[in-house]
Amino acid sequence: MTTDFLSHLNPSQRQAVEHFCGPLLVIAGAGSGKTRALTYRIANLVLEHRVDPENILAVTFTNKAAKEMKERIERLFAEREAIREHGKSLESLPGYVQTKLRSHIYKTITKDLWIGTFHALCCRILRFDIEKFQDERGRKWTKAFSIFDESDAQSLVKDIIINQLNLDEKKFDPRSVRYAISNAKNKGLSPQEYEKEQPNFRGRVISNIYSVYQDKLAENNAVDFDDLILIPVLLFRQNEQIRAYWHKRFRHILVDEYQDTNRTQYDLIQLLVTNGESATKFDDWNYRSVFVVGDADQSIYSFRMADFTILMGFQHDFGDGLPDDDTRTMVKLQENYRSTENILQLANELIENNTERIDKILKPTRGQGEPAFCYRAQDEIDEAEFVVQRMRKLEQNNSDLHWGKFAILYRTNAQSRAFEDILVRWGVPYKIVGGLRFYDRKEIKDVLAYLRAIVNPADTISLLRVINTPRRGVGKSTIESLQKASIELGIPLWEIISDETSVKTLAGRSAKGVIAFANIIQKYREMLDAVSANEIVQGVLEDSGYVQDLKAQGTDEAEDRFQNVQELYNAVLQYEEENEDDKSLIGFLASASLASDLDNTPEETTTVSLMTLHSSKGLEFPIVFLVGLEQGLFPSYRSLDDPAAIEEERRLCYVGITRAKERLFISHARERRLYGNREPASPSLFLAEMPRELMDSNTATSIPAKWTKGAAQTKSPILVNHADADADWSVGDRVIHSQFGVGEITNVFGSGTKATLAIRFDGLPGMKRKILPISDRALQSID
DNA sequence: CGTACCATGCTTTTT
DNA sequence: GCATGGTACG
Repeated sequence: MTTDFLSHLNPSQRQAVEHFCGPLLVIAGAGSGKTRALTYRIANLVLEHRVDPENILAVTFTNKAAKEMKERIERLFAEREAIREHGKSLESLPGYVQTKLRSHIYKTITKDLWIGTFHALCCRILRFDIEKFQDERGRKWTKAFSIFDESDAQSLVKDIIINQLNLDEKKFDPRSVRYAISNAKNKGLSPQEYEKEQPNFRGRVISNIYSVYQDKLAENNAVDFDDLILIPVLLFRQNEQIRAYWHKRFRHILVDEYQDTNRTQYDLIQLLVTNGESATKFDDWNYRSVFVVGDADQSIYSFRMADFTILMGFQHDFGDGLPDDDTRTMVKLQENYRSTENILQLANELIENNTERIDKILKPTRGQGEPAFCYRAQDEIDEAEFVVQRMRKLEQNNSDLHWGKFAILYRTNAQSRAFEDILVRWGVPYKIVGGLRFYDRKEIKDVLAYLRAIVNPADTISLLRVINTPRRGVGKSTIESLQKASIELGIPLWEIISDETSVKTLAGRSAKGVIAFANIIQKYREMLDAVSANEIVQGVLEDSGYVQDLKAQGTDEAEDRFQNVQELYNAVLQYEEENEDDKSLIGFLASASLASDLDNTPEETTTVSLMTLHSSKGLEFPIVFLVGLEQGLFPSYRSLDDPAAIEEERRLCYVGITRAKERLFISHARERRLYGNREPASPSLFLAEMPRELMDSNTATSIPAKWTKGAAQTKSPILVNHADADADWSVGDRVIHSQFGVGEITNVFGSGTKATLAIRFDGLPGMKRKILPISDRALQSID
């Protein structure tokens, strides 16, 4: 590697990139160039340290990030080759030479790098090794396994609750049961282990549902998202040989967004790094490294069991555990190359309100910039009007601004509607990023069900989904009798369906339809090994009559669906192009199951982007509108009585602010439609925490007064009644708390049971402010 | 067996 | 206010 290559980096980035063996934690603030550090590091490992690309494993948070990383690495190598071989920059070479160069790089280097999400990488491992795994009840899977998405998993849980166990759906809400199961899996607990932890009846019932759920998954030769990670972990624990193989293979492991890993993912990394030894004792770092990049302040996925204390524990687990100034196993990237100083200061001050974090501030490298602007709207329509009018004005007055430079970020998907209406009215082009997943559409799920049924004969759930889609006259009673036979004989449904004599006796008038269906599945299953994915998809679409049926309907909706099916076919072709070495249908199905809607958003757009704050992570926009800053919406009402959850919401807000490069607009409405009703709304707690001097606003009072640091007004402190929901709190009230002592209310957010109090406690060193839920019974008012 | 209409419950966030 | 799912009827 040439030195000028590394000269693109600041000293901290350089330290991260040049690190070779051993553990390293990189604390990377928003916009601090961490993707650059990651890609350069991989390039440096290969070029400088002669690491075989096969020995490198890089974990990203999204498929899109993985794809980008691959492209950037490929580009780095191509750039270098261009200079070396032709003495010219890549761009100045003729197109065909560029292509040739890139394809050479792909074949010799990037093809062998394992870069992807935990899910995608684990899926790949499982396709090698899942048949060597058996769980403690003897459940087994084959490599043709199906991946059930969240809605598949939930329907399965629901079916078990209602039909298998005859439980009350109201008492055992499928959603929360599924959540409990997911929780258990992310802690690595099997149904039996989970049961031991359950003191009450409800918990034991859930563990029973969990157990049946695993039976059903195995029966269908299917896994859920959690299993994708958990099974490799269990397999590595039970099979030393397999573990040793992957341990030896992945000598250099990189993990991006480490703050959003969960326990199971951590276990996986640890098993791979230490080959099963404990992390603290492991010291054989010859030709081996673990390099994690993250930012505790951007941890926003705890609802998905992500646990940022894993990041905070890295120094203890793998590192030298020394203080920040002396450590050789941690680097902080704090220079921010994205946003103006005003925006960064706003972000820094907001996040300082969190108690659980690694000390870090974003240092500006660009100019002061414009102040942020806060707009108080009457309602969500007014809010959308403001946003759209402001965008139009900016777009008209600045020739360098086009629609692609604007983003509207919100907390919940439901908020997009008002903006869409107004954007349409003013003819502003926009797109919703990461809304309904392409692969969640009904027609797509139908086609995928055909494909899954073909690949995986045990996948009864997919089989049932399409046995009568399109209509073949196979009704409920027919399906029931077929299923009954399958259960009584103890053989998979497919065995019954594919046996003509059985079908004829069981299905009566519908037999013809069932046999026709079985023949289609059978025909393409036989072709699986011989033919590439796209041919099978094309054939299935024809033979099943699915496309014909859509065309026959003649409605706009059907036309739309047809377009989507067409799009799916394109996705298959694209998959084949990108995966020359594995054009199988199995491979495509895996990639489809793990795809998200974010994956296909092109980097360069010419339309306004609308998305949730979660979807915005990792992106940046010159102009950002952060909307709906209202108590109960953002922060979400579900987090109001939980300080840890409020901190996560605050991180989410921090993520939103730090997406902005040049200008930041924030808005909140005084009332808002919720489930069709108008509800009054009060400004978000986070607005109060943003420094006023960095923000303009349309009303003087639109931002609540900043926290005062001066002495509180003295009132004689007398204990009165306990805090209750009806109590009327107001700013300036003196209160006493059993744990924190005497303080003064500095802000009241919301009212009644939804209220949250901000209290400044007297004589609490280091604790400037504390957010307390009103349900906190330890709080009493002083009169 | 398929369709049409009605009721319910929902809003966090997603690989 | 809307999407989903269940029921009643043809």
